[in-house]
Amino acid sequence: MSDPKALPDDARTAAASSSSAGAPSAGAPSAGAPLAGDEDLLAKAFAPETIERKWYAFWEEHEVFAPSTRADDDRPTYVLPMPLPNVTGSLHMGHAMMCTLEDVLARVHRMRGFNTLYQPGTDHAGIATQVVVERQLRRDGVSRHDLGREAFLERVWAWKETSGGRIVAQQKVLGLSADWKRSVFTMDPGYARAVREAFVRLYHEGLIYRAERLIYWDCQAKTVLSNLEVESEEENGELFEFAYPVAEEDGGGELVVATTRPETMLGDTAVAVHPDDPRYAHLHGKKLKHPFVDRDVPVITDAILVDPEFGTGAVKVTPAHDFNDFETGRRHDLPMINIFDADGRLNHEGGRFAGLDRFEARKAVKKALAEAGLSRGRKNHRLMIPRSDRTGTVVEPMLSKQWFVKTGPLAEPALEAVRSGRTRIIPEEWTKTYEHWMTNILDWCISRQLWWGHRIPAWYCDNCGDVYVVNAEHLEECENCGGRDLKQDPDVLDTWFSSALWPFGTQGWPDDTPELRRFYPASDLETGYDILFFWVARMMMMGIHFMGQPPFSRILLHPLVVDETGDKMSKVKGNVIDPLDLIEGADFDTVVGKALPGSPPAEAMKRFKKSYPSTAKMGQGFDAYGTDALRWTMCSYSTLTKRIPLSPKRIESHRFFCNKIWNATRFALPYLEGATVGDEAPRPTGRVHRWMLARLSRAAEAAGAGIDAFRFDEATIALYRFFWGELCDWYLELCKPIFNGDDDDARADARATLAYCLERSLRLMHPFIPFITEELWQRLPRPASSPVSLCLARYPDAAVAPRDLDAEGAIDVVREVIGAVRTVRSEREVHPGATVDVVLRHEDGARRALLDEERLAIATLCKTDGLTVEPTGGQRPAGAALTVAAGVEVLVLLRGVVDADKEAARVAREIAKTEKNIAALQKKLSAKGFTERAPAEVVAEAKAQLAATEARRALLDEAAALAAELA
RNA sequence: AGGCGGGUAGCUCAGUGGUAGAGCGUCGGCCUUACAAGCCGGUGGUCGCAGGUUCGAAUCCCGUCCCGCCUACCA
Repeated sequence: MSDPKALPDDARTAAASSSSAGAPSAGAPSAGAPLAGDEDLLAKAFAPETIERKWYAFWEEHEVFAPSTRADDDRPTYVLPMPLPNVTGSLHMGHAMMCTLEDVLARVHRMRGFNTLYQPGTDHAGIATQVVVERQLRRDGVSRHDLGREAFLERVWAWKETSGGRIVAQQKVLGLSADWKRSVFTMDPGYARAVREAFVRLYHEGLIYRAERLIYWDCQAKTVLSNLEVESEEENGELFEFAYPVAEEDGGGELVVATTRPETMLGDTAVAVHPDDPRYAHLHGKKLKHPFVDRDVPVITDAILVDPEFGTGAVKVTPAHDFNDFETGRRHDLPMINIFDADGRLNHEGGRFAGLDRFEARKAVKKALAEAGLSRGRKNHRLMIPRSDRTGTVVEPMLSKQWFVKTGPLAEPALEAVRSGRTRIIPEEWTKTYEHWMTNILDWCISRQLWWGHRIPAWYCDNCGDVYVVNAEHLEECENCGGRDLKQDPDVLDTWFSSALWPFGTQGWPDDTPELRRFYPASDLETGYDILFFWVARMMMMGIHFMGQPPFSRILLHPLVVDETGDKMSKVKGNVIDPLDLIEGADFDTVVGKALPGSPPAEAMKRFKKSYPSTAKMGQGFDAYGTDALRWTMCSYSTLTKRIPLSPKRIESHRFFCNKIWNATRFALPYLEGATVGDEAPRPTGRVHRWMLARLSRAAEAAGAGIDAFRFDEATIALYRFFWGELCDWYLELCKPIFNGDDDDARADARATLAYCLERSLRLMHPFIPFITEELWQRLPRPASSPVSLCLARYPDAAVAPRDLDAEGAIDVVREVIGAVRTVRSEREVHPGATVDVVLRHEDGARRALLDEERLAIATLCKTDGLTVEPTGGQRPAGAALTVAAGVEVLVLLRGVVDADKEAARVAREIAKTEKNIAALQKKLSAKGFTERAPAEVVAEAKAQLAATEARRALLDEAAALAAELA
């Protein structure tokens, strides 16, 4: 292994050599020669000393340990890996998930020697912050506009300073340094320049235009929303019917229409019927009298809009306030009358209703219709109500002049990049969704009537009416008329427009900077699937458009974190959990207070416990699980699913795992005095050590493969089983008698191997649980060439240690034998402290030699008094329990009481199990065509299994006979 | 209405053709010099239902029933 301090100069080389199965691997594979300034870039992007080191100081200062429960033992036990300053934040599990997976990838890439750029801290919290501040202002009776833009932004900043939302979440989950303000890209002047540049270029290319269109309007935030920011939910409503009188000159009578929004009738400019509907054939082209405003409403025919089966078969058409009606209006060249003003009140078009709020207007219109004798009844109706996902208010489709991006030409290459495989979306199912969205994409409304965000770089000349779109912060003079009354467009850009430029906007674009050349395109993007359209698809479009190639080779979409019952977390349901409460611990009153603020505590608690059944047994609150445990848990879920039902119990089990790591290392440390760990694996002669190294190699391989395939669940389970199930449960136990023995060679083997395996295990686990591994690594023997921080050490791959099939096979036999003795002991209720005699018999001399050589291990782990290894066939000792493991006859001599019935029952159970296996194997082997058609190795394996199982069966007969003798 | 997932042990989930796995839970035994937040052992599943392909199906195909999510919506 090379010097971990040294990074390869060319990331591409490293990427190619370590990638498996040709998958575009980790790192930032970028074109061009290595750059002299790389180390500086790295220091800026990923400085370890500002990340972890400060936590060590905290640990040492505060001794965050809990005592053992043993009365005579006051040694410390690791409990809390991540002490943190107390900052309030508004954040949710999705943030923690994203931070964790991003950081795992970044650390792995870094440890594999790639020059990883990792920039957390995009600012999508900006809009939400603004809404909060607006709410505060409204409470104080001040409007945003009274305050002015500058003062308003000051307040937004002040609020973010104290409750940084997502930024704080990242700091806390990752342990980032506190300079988060700089990471809010909205405020970075370089980024702002990039945003303006993109806008200007798109405008001059004809891909941005300004037009009057029907858009979704948020009457509370007083801004336009893109259709992605609108969420529809089914709610109860009514279908209200009323009659339009037919004009006298057209024969009189009436035409009944149905509507869920009666107030919009003030904007009606037609009533449509189906051309083939005989009921209304006589009314085609006739005029209706509008009851409240001075306007005739024509009857038109339209086969697209009208479903004759629904309602009355006649549809009122309000082109300015309904998307279908808008299209109908364009088809029939109808006038479009906007009846609302910006806060949802009726404007002058509302006639006598002008000034009324839209919901009051609904009542008033209904009442007025009833008074006019035009009301024709109502019925209950389920309908989808579109609400703003920012403010929750019902959004109003409105006619408005806005800026749009023409998406068709941008979407095509973005689609092609995924189709051709240049960019892979993982899990692959999302590719279809991406395709579907990209092929049906609508033009994107990018202007917002907010103040937080990048302002639109467009200026209007009041004098001559010219429009200037240029990349400038200010524009004073009109080039056309020399007028000095230029006014900048008051709107800002959709946050997602700014965000779409992130892969290159953060790297100094449009300048040709070293960073840009180095880090565009990036290798991986990690994010939740819920922003595939918001952000990912748009980064793809903009990246390809401006940089000529897609911004990422892999797009990894992680699942949504939901509650224990599988429901989406939402404030309405009261099942939101703040990840900090899991990290630092919190009583349920606090947790519930955040989940459902402002509702009765008892009610909120009831709902919370329903969403998290496992908390019923948890006492007063969540323990402090620590960041490491939370991170490991996040990674332990499969990335192939769509939902992660968050289970606090599972986090708890991983806290125990962290504790195990701590204790195992604590146990080992005294034995490792004077041990050296090199860049190469040690070469012990002892079998158990060779076995351990081989298992380490397998764990490293599984971890690497899991990470490469974005299967962190497979990586973590492999490491969990290796460390706990093999290293702790077997290897440490096997080392104990060696350390306490007097064989110096064996001791040296054990010391070198244990030191090496621990050091490499910490490296393997570090990306997932950086804090505890770093802490312990600093105390363990490690290579002289080690960097200052574990996150700079080289990530082990399968070559970390030699494979040794002989040792693995042999230790498997030993483990099986030990297991068999333990089972007998346990079932015969032999006290764990008591010793027993054990006789192991096998016909094969080599097998006997193995058992003999490992007698120390067997004797220690089985608590034997005397261990005899002998050939089969001789007289068996009386009063022994016979069992079989790995073909070895295992005789456990039980002095004293022997319960014949229990022994007979145990043997009978074994026999039943074995016979079931034999039957299954025989059935398989005798099945028609199996031996002819199945692959030879499958057949051979089945035959071997059958032979082994039948041998076992024969021995169990003898065991039954022995048991019978006892009676 | 369309699209996409999911239904495997009491619970939460792995497992894409070769005798069903993990964690938690549960039961029994243990404070054995790192760890009782631990150790040792046991228990537990006709893989939603019904067909088909195959020597062989949790796994592939067809149908069907539930449960989620997304998209579009009837004025």
